[in-house]
Amino acid sequence: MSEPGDEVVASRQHGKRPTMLDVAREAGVALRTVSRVVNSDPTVGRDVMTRVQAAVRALDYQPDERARQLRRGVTGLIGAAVRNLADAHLVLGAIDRAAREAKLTVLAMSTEDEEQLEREAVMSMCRRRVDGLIIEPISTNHEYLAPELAAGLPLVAVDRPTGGIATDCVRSDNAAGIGMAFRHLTLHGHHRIAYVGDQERVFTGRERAAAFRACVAASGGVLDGMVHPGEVEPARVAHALDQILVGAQPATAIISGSAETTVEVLRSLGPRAADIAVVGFDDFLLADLIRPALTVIAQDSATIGRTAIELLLARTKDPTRPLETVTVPVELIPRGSGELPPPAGR
Amino acid sequence: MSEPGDEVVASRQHGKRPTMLDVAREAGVALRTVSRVVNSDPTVGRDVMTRVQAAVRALDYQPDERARQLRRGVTGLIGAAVRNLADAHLVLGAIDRAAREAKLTVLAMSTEDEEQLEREAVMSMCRRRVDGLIIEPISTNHEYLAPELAAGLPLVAVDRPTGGIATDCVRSDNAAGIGMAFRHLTLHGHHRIAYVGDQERVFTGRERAAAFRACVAASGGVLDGMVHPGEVEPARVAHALDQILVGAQPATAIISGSAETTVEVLRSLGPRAADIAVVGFDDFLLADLIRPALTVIAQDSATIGRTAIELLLARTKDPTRPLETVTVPVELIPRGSGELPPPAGR
DNA sequence: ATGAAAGCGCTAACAT
DNA sequence: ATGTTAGCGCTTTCAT
Repeated sequence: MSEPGDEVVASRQHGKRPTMLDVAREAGVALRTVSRVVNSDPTVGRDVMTRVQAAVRALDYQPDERARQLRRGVTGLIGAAVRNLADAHLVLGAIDRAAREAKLTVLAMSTEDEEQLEREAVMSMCRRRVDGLIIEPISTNHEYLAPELAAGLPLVAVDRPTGGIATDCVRSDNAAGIGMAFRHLTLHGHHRIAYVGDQERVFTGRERAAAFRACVAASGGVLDGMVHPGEVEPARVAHALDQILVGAQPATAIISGSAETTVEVLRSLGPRAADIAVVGFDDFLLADLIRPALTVIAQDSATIGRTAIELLLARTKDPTRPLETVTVPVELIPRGSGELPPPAGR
Repeated sequence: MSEPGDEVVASRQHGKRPTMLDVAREAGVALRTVSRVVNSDPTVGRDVMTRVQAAVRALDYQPDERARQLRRGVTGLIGAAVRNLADAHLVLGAIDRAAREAKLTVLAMSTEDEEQLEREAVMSMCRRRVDGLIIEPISTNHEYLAPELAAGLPLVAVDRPTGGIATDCVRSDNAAGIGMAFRHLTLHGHHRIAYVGDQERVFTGRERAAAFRACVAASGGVLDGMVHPGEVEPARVAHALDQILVGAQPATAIISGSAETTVEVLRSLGPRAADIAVVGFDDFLLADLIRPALTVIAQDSATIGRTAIELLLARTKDPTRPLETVTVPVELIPRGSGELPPPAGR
């Protein structure tokens, strides 16, 4: 009536997954022993171990991570609240790779650039008790995270700083990047350089516009009508270009403040792109296929992602260590568009 | 010595998070009552509810999802094993959006096109007891998932079918897409059309190459030296283009079998891209900025992602429903490169 | 309308 | 080297 194989079959049916207790019964040992085998505890006898492993395979047993985590207190999950999952999000890729090396899984949630969604995503991750949180801040006020911080949650801001709370942070050297672009264009003979970028409401937009203004001021150039932060909207960008290119003293070069802006600028310029120098902040896929190929200030996404994980691990190991902001260098990649000379006579 | 506020402070320190029991004590009610309030049970008295909510806020209590999930049996997590997190992964974005609408969180893990990583990612998600799994198959054999399937795991394959197990599936109409590209080029006067694509080891590569051969055969055209599946390597693609474009009867048009291939083809063609018609399978960002702008067969990523979630939810609701494979239509977007005529005299 | 007790599946002390 | 007993923090019967 009750042959050895019966239980196996029974456990396989019903959509019921076997528990450690099922395995213990199957192998004729105590539950604790199964736990030992599953966790590779060396103090298990060879034959018992073999029996347990056989039972594990016979039942297709897979330990329930939820229970382990509840008991152990850690989840092995790193939360990542990023602007977008669909875009080419190189930083996320780097975070994922670095996390995998540290035996951690990344739970990435999209904030879609909405403060409300950021908050929901972040709190939902906290309720899942992620071991750490990487956040590409959208909100300007992150005081809602203060209790989590106090409870010991390691938190790293990426690309922008958080507001209202002090955290570790990794970001690109925006000012240096704008400076490199400006000098590059200057060296190629440009004296009237314009800036089109993101809205200054966003931290990076603010910082890059400020850096641009500083460059112009330092070089004794003209600012008037040359700085155009704002929404990344075709109409707004087209209008900005009008202002820049029309008139007695049109700009001969453009620095664009973000990848999204660059794309709009290029679309809006159309054929005129052949006659005006452009340097874009942020590299993107296929920037080399455009004609002229696009000169960019490239952010080091791989380093940013890896550093984010490193900061997270460092804080996990030592919660009392001083806060750190890592500024990652950027690189100018000349491809053609930034080396166009100004039209003769300017 | 022991004033009302003391406990609050005590709970806030130490990096210890308050539990439901702490809240219960703070509010002077039973743990069960806190649970009711947290879960919006309507049978709670108004004043008790207020007291509990006050305690929740005072302690910054956040329920531990791990414990809830362990008890309730569901995680609210959908696993997604996709090729890459960093690339522009529009399907993942669509999955994320559809999941959010269904109050589900997506746990995305990258397979990096490696069978081993796919398996590890998938099994790790199963151990986390995801409520369902979406998989962009890399492996050709997914029998390792049979026990999970038997245990009732809803599983949907995206872009490609699984091997060795029967699952629901969403994929693009590859054959129709290749057909559209072929007819489009034919209508624009091309008689010698070549195909460069992914290796046939990959399902989509196989299917698209096969569809291309069928098109040529049906049109009575020449196959010889015209079909070039293989690695997406600069050298391999360049070699394929040599074969296609050199000789007495060079091709006048190219269909490329994937976005990655298209990029390599365009890079390799360089200026020659102005003189040869190209239709690429799969759209990509900025395909409109290239000159000539790229004509593509665009996959409907939004529909694919949404359908994946729909199939998952349908199977969750009714585990016995018949398996379904949804084939999503593709669309030809003419932008210029696919409308180039053959050189005069061919 | 509220509470006491059991238990989800596991690991961690503590035996033996 | 193996087993027994407590919980982890919550939801769920089942009282009251």
